[in-house]
Amino acid sequence: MGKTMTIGKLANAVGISVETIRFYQRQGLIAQPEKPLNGFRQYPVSAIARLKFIINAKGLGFTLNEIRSLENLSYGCRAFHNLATVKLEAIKNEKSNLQKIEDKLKDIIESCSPDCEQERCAVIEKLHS
Amino acid sequence: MGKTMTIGKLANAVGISVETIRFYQRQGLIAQPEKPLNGFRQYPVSAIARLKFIINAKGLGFTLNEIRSLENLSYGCRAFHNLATVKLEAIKNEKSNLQKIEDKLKDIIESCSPDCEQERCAVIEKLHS
DNA sequence: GTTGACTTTGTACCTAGGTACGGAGTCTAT
DNA sequence: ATAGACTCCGTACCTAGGTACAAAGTCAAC
Repeated sequence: MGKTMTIGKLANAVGISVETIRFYQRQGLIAQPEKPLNGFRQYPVSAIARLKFIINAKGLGFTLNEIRSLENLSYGCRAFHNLATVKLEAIKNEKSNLQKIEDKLKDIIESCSPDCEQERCAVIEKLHS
Repeated sequence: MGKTMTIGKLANAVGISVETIRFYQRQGLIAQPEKPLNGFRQYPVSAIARLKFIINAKGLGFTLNEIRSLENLSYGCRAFHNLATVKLEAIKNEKSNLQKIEDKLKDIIESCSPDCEQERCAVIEKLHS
């Protein structure tokens, strides 16, 4: 067998906390190695790649649930391609929602001039209707 | 005194649930009217405007905490203007984060051709590093 | 004078993604 | 052989914004 490491070294190697690794284990995202009777669990080097996959997929906007199903799909390229396409649409959608909010905010900021000194600003009134 | 209504009518009038109104009360976003001994609480018509303000502010991306501080600022126009400007920046920032994710996703989707039939797709390999 | 709709109140639960902690065990260096 | 660092395990807690529910009270209509 190859090199192994304790959970602390693994956490260090990928830049996340021990607690987070344990959390991912509870979520079924990575396997927990067998515990040698009276000893510390030893993680294979491959656990680094697995965690990096999770971290990278998170960076692409995938939720932990989605990542779990990616793993279950045994890394099939086509399946991943499909999920990425769906995710891309979702991201575009979120962006468009933010854009709408941005437009509304800009509109409000512009329509309320800084020298508006009335007790009841028209913009704020508008928000009450 | 003007017209009043029970919580159910109020909820109907603004299109949110009774439970949500009660939740907003617990959060200090709206006042809870006094309870007449042995009776139902009566909400003033002005509660409609107050709830609409909350709903509209939520639509502008403000969190409930921010909305509470808006109310505490006694609806000052300038204060609102400032908060809206800060919020606009935050929204732009979120949008830019989404844009980065979108770019990464597009890159990945393009670089993994649909006829990629190897056991180990290069794109997926990349996600492990 | 009772049925059905509504209200009150408190409390628990939910998602998503972790973080924090305490007590016990274990490993390593000196 | 003992101190300090690390691990194990379970469980509780956190944010944000609600949702769900049960038991008891009240109100309006028939």
